[in-house]
Amino acid sequence: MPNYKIASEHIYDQLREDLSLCRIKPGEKLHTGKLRERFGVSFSVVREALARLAAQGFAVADPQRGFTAAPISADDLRQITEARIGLEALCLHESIKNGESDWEARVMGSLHVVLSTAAEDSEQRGRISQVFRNAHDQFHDALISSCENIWLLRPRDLLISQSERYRQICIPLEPGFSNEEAEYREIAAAAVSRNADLTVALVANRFRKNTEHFVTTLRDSFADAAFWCDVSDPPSQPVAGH
Amino acid sequence: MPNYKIASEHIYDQLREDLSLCRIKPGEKLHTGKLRERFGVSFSVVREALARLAAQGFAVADPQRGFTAAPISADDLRQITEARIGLEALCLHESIKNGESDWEARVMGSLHVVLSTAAEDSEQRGRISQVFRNAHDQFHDALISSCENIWLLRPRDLLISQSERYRQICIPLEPGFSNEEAEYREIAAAAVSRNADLTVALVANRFRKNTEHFVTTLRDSFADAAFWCDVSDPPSQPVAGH
DNA sequence: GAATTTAAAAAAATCGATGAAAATGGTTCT
DNA sequence: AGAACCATTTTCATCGATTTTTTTAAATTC
Repeated sequence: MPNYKIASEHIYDQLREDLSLCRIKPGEKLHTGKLRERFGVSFSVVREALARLAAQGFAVADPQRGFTAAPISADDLRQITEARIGLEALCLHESIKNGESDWEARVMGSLHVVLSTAAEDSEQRGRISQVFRNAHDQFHDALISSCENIWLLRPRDLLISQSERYRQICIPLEPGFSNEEAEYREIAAAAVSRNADLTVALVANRFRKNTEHFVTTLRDSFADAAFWCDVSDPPSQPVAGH
Repeated sequence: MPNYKIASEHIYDQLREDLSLCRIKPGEKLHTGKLRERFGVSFSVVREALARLAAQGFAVADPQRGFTAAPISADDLRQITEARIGLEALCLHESIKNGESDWEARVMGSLHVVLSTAAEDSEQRGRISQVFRNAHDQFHDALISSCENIWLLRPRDLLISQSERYRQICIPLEPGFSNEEAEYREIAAAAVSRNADLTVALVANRFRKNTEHFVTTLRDSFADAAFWCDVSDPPSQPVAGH
């Protein structure tokens, strides 16, 4: 009977989620002792998980000083976004090239789900509901679902998780969403008609728009209060936007 | 005073190099006890390094059965190459966009070094010398040296290391090189004239050509002898190493 | 009074031991 | 003889203790 999940794996998954969803805040100390206690495991296991987290950029390791949750900055967010757009473009090209009819079905099916799901959270005004988020993610996953190159998919997944950290930080500050139904239709249409360049352009546009919203939200929050974020550069400020 | 290198880090680096250069062959067992002995450290430290290696795709982890050096296959090589071309393209675009005059200087300088270095090994006929390899690598590094996006550079580095495994496997079998001086000049000229698309096309062409050479070399070697390589599909019988 | 040194406490990195799972090899039964 | 079973050996995963390093705080000196 295989498929045992070794303890280290469980802790890695759990911590990665905690970091990705900012339940552990950027810059926060990842205390070996506390974590050992929390998960009821040994030091070695915690260390192993932390080392892998650090390798993926979710944590930073200072030799002899332990681990901390990776800091965040507007600059980092921009880099992540650009890299993410690049990777998504590669996956999209590959997927659109390979996609068969079942792929088209997945795309149109997930499009239907997105369009028929209410975007706004029924309980919190101006907030995007979790079910819509999932539908949204599944739409994008469907688009690249015929890309089989794990060397592209892996960094793509990583970048999505990294972006998620910023989303989780920004959402509580200023929810604001724009649910452009037309955009989803356009993207799906472009993909199914095998117009890879147009698909990429539309998706990239979406990502960039979101990012700029987050960047300004972050900047405003910096101005207001001392925040936990590591702002590596701001003093020299003029982050020549564009 | 600072910059201690923790044991785990040293072992990780060493093992990664061993795997990348195929001093440890694909499919070979990464025996915890032997490694503990070799490096004179404890199990925990070895495990930590192995876990990170597995996360980067240099090793595979079977729960309860330990670690082995990642297998190789023609299919995997093709995926790596396509991903590598994609990443290199992203880095090149970024670098060519950002590059200032010092970047141009680095490109032309490293071009000069490549052109003035003898490609053929003075001791082994038909073999590329190590100094030329270094010059070659530095040329490509110079081209992307103005790309500052670590989220692109990191997966790029990983893919280079992964490609290196295949190079190291194939070189002893059939050295064969083609040193097209003109190609280097073309690439450098395209880059400095800020023609990103042309640069990418030239570089991609180079990568693909190399890869196809390796793929056929691998295939021939499979036909000749039972090799250590895991060929995902063809042989149904386990290639019992020993 | 400020700064440097020294001592105590806390935390991290490593170790070797322990229990559990898988591979091995030999034996028996059909 | 071949297959299946059990005992032995090997190897892995986890643990708690030990060693080493850094941080904190106090005390001494200039």
